[in-house]
Amino acid sequence: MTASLRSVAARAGVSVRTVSNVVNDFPHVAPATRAAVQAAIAELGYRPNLAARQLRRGRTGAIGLVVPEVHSPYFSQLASVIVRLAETRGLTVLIDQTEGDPERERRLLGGSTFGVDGMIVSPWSLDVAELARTDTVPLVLLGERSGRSALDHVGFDNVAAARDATAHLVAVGRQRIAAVGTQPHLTNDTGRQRLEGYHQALRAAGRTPDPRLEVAVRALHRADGVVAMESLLDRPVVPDAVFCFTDELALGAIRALADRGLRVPEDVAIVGFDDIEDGRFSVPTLTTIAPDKEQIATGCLDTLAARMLDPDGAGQEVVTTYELVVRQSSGEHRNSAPDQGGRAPGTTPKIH
Amino acid sequence: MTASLRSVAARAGVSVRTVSNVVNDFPHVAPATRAAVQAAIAELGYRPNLAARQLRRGRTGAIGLVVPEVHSPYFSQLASVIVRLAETRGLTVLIDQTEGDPERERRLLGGSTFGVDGMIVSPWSLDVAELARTDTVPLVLLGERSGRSALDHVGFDNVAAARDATAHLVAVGRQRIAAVGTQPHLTNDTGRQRLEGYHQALRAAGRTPDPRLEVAVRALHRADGVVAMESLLDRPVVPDAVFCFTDELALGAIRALADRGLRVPEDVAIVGFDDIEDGRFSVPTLTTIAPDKEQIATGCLDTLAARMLDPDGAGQEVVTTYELVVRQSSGEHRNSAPDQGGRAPGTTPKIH
DNA sequence: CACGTTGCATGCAACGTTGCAAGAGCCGAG
DNA sequence: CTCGGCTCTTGCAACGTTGCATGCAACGTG
Repeated sequence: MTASLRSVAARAGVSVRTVSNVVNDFPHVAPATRAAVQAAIAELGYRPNLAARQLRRGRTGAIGLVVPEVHSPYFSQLASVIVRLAETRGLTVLIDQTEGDPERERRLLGGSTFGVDGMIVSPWSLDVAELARTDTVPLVLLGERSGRSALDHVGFDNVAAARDATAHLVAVGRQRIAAVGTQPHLTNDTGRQRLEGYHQALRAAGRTPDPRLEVAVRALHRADGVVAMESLLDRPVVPDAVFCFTDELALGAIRALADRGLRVPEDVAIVGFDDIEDGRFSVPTLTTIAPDKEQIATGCLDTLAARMLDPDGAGQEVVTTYELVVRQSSGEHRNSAPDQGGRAPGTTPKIH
Repeated sequence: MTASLRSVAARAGVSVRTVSNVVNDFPHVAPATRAAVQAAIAELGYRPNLAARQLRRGRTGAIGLVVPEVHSPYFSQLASVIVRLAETRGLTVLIDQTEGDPERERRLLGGSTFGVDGMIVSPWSLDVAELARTDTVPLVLLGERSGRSALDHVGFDNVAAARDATAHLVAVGRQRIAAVGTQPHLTNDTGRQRLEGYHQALRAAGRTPDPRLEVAVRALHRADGVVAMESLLDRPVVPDAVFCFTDELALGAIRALADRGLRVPEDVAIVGFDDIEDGRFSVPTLTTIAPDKEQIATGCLDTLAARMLDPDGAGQEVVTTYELVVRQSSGEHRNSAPDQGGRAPGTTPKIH
């Protein structure tokens, strides 16, 4: 049987209420009483029952983080930051994954989720309209901003970021720049926005987007990048650069190029998106768009905190920054030594 | 104000208890009553209050998964499997990370964790003795098995796996096989066990372990692998193979070798440990020890379920299997074409 | 000395739910 | 017609905690 306030109170010879005061650091407790209660707590191994506390207080002290997949590097790295920052605010983060299953996504949100005071949600297959309808705990949306909605949202400008990535490939002299990562089968808008940025950059360079250089994928993993790259290499027009909508796709593309004996960046330059840890150490290291994960995490937590205080306030829009990080996979030297752009032996890779 | 059983009952003109019966699918409810109650539930948007339910039932339906780091590929991939399998058993998984902080680890375990019925814990800085002392919810240990304890444990034979990995490098003809990944500053036994397996394999091959080929690391990430590999390359005795205690270390080592213009596997063969997704697509693809993650997840959930039914039963020991997966990084051809052991163009990498 | 103030401790009730046990109405068997 | 057993429904109490209000004593001040 686990110890309760009652048993501790009996043990210490005080009232239940006094024990509660000690546990909650209520100021007006005599030192002697406090010591006695603490002794009793230690002896009985008392732990507050969080269910009861939540029931009484109406709050949990926990927030949910709902992502499509826990094992995706981008999300797990972001989750890690959120958990760390939330802790400094006295919040516990409960992570859950939807695996892109709309039903599961719906259940996690609308249904009786585990008791949390609020949620940070990276929607996948659910559209914003449906999300807005679920009147449950305070919600902060994470990811692409598709259309106006009353919901709070934290994210960066996908179109601009994709434009910068593509413009970089133009700047280093690439002629046939492919795009990998659209997902026409999803309501999710991320792919469309990145494609739009890609188009804008091409037009800004006076070029006409070529649909034969745009490849759709089923998911955004390495395996999908391999498939997409192989499909590109089998087409009549072979690209000399590929903008991949995620780093994972990019790493898959690099793998596929290695299989064909093609060199990165000499034969094909690659740019990814997300700045996952892997890309900083891959061979070659990966040029990518690096969203500011700390900023995203902070934005989510701030916005969620504000929303919890004022549930009926207007929807807030937080735009975070990003950065183009140029590494080996898009180096400018087209005919340099096989060793990643002629870097001197012994130098460590530049890590941002 | 959120709807409660009471408000639904008032709305439907029945008792609170009857509403509860409907919500819990109690069999003896007249169809008409059930329909009326369900209508009221829908109108009011009633959702069960989980805190109250937990308080009353004494159970949560949730289990905790405590890992050192959420963003580590091995743990995030394992977590993903556990979450998926737990769901089929009607359990929610709450993931939390300790970041190797003993204090945080202690607090998550002993302290008032979020209400869970049991926990799967991958200990890092806490030794088993301390874990055994914390008398809280049912616990299943994950990872290396160090010494007997009353606690349930799921894991594989680290010594044997490390022996197999090293024996493989011997078999492909490597002479100076280094080991990267000991962590003398941790109480954690994993590093010691893998080193032991490494030693066993060397001795079985009639060789004497050379301390100059053993490198300690601070953590087990890619960056640590880079540092370790560079340190190895600066020593008088340069290895022609490296057994890294994690895939992340191995990927860091490969990166460092690329910086020096050394080829993998021609100049140095690499074997990792964990079979993370990254290693299946890296350039070159990574030979590794692949623990059966499904088996580990199932083992944890089964053992935990048993422990929750019988809190005082004897500690159980589940040993899972693993597999040596040979990929490009330890290919046998020492002088083949620069392109990963001369694989034919167009073939996809072999993915296990 | 009377009074208000402060420090400390307490009792009561309620959060929303479910276990228990029993009540109400109905049916068919004896 | 009576009675036992069935289906359906209900009231009561309790899970462990905290908000509120209040009681009690000791203190300083006028």
